[in-house]
Amino acid sequence: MRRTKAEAEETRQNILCAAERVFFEKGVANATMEEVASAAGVTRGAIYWHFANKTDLFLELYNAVKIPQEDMVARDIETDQCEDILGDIERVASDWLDVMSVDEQRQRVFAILLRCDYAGDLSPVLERQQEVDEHHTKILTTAFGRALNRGQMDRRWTPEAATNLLKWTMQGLCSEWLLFGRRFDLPVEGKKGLRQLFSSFQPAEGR
Amino acid sequence: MRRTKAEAEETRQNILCAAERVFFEKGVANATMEEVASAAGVTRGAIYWHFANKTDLFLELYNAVKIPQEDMVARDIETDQCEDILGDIERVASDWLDVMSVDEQRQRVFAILLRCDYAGDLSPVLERQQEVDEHHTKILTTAFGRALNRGQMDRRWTPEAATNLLKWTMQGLCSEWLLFGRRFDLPVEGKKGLRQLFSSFQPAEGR
DNA sequence: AAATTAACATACGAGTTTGTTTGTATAATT
DNA sequence: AATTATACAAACAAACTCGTATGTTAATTT
Repeated sequence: MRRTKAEAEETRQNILCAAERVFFEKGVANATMEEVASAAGVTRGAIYWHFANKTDLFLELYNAVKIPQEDMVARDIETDQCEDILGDIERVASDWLDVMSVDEQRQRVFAILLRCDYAGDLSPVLERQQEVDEHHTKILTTAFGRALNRGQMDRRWTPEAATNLLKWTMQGLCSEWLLFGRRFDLPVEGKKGLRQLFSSFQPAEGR
Repeated sequence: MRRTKAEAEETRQNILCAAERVFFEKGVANATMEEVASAAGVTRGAIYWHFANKTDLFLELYNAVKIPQEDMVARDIETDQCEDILGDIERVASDWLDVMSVDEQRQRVFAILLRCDYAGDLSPVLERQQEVDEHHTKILTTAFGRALNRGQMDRRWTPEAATNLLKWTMQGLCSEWLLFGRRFDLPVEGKKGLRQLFSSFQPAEGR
């Protein structure tokens, strides 16, 4: 049985991949280790060799995708020397929708995170989510603030209000799409909404 | 033991109330019937007398609050003879935030619905949610359409886009508030966002 | 007053799921 | 080449949970 280290890492990845699918289909709480094991083509013994328990498996799954999710959003906006700040923010949001619509792994993990129950063992995951959320909020708020200072934004908006509306829109958009079974075209409908929202951000003379 | 019908109905309500609290704290999947029973001050036998199983208990809990939720939103908007349609929609949304912020039962049920896992037994709940959602969408779309026809709304908006943005905003707003532990003032921050959004809906000459 | 039935409590059996332990074959080490 | 550690599979024991079955008491009916 004892395979090489590369093969062991491969089964580990298989387990993570299978856990992602099973957790997505049955929910974290309702999924059993046996189901994950058979989905990965191994026995529970293999899972317990690589992971301590179901909570640990879920946390590792979360860690595997959380990093790319974070820098994805932060990218591009933080640079200070762009001339069209609002355009950049809208573009990043639109890109996010494009990525989301094709990356099935991200869809599954996001849906799992939306539906999972953070009470008890999984509370650290929620805390981590909140940290990421606060980070994004700060970045967006300062970006909108710069847009306001440079006269690129309608003065009736505040950085906080714009940040909130954008965040809530994206959150609601993704939630409805993922929870309700992706019944509409996420990039098309989402970009329409973003376009309308950002056109209302723009200064009055430009409208 | 055999109590009167009124007392029996009281224990039934106690069970529903306890289930609401336990499901909220531990999640539907992780909650056990024993926990619900002891929280209600009865044994599991009482629960199985009033409800078939955990799924049935959850469905009854859902039915107990779904009706007020539905007519709450539909009210006021459907009447055709109002002069300020956008104002009415915004008012209904604001009222909803007010109700939501003080009604702890609604908060718990909504949070349970957000976090529960609809795969398997609970899929009828999801279907019911979708029906309600579609109904709201229709009402809002026709209302925004009327506002557009009467020149009360900026012509660059479409009824669908406005409906989507409003729905997504409300959904994202409530999700963040409920899932992240109500860390901000829902009516205050929410109404700020709504105000900005609806001010962007209004016709250009009015801005 | 006797019988019945509603509203539970208690006890029981059975099925799951979990975590651990033991076995084992193979790669790595010495 | 012998030993050891690794990467699992298989078996096992324990706990948990569910649904049901049975018991019990008080209200209701006859």
